[in-house]
Amino acid sequence: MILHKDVRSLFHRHGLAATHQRQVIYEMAAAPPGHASPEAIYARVRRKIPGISLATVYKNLRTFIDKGLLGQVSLHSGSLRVESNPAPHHHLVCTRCKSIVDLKEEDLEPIRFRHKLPHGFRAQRVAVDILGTCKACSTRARGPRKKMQLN
Amino acid sequence: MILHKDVRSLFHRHGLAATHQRQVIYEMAAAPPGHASPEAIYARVRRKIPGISLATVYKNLRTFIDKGLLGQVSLHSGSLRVESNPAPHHHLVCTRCKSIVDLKEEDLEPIRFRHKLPHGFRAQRVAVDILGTCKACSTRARGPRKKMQLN
DNA sequence: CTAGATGCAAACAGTTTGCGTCACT
DNA sequence: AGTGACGCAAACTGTTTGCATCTAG
Repeated sequence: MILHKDVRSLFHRHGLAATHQRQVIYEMAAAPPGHASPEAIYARVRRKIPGISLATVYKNLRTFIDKGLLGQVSLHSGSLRVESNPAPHHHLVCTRCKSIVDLKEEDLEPIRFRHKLPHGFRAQRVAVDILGTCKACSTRARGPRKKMQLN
Repeated sequence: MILHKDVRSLFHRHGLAATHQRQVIYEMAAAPPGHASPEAIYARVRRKIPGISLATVYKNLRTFIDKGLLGQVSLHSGSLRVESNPAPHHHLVCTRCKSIVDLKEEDLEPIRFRHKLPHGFRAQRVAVDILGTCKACSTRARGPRKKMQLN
């Protein structure tokens, strides 16, 4: 559970004004079970602040993500990406330009669970994303990111 | 490299008419380096069939995905999902309802590379998705999938 | 007092759909 | 010949932006 006071100081540390809206948006975005969508967060926030604007929710989520206060479940939420590699494989994903490169399954030691999975979940396959920066992006170091690769 | 003939029989095996457009769309979608976006595929196809419609590309990509001829890089490409869990962790992802549950990092044996990563890629962290069906979705077995969870 | 936040509406990007016409089987 | 595919435009969903107003610091 997150305390209002913590959120306020968190915002201040990141140079963000601690408005009421922003606090509630953050709390609802961080609330369990997590992984909420903007619409879901908007719905939750509206229960507390009926007059809130959806645009405000989006603006704040973007701010939180940019400042690292929230993470995104998938870097590829914008647009569909399709693949035909029928062999099981993993991905090297560049957090900067979003490019994807395949990694053969045998390039990783087999993934092993230490404990039973939550009851009732039937695992079918394991997909590993190795997140980092690709060669091009680490070369053109910290500069403003160029256009992203869509292949 | 994919041969026209193979593609035709692949389509026939799945009960799909082997139109010229469909063949080119499939070839361009499957072409290296893979992971192409619909727009990118559209651009490639247009070089061969200038009059192609973007809707046709989308319709076919959806068909290919539904029939399992192509895979999607991320199941969450539709909408943003946000998360606040600051500890490193992994995900159990239901391929049916798209729900996500966290798995503590220690629940998996550490991920180990067998070989060096491609030159120049700087790995920062590893995100594992365990794909399968959640309890609710395996219970309400093969029926038509209900509304998806957005949290 | 001022930079930055909010709310609204309009603009955008990505994707899907309806429908008339055309083509594979 | 008939079912399904194509092309076009319109509809939709998810997200961003411009601008006037308001508020935290």
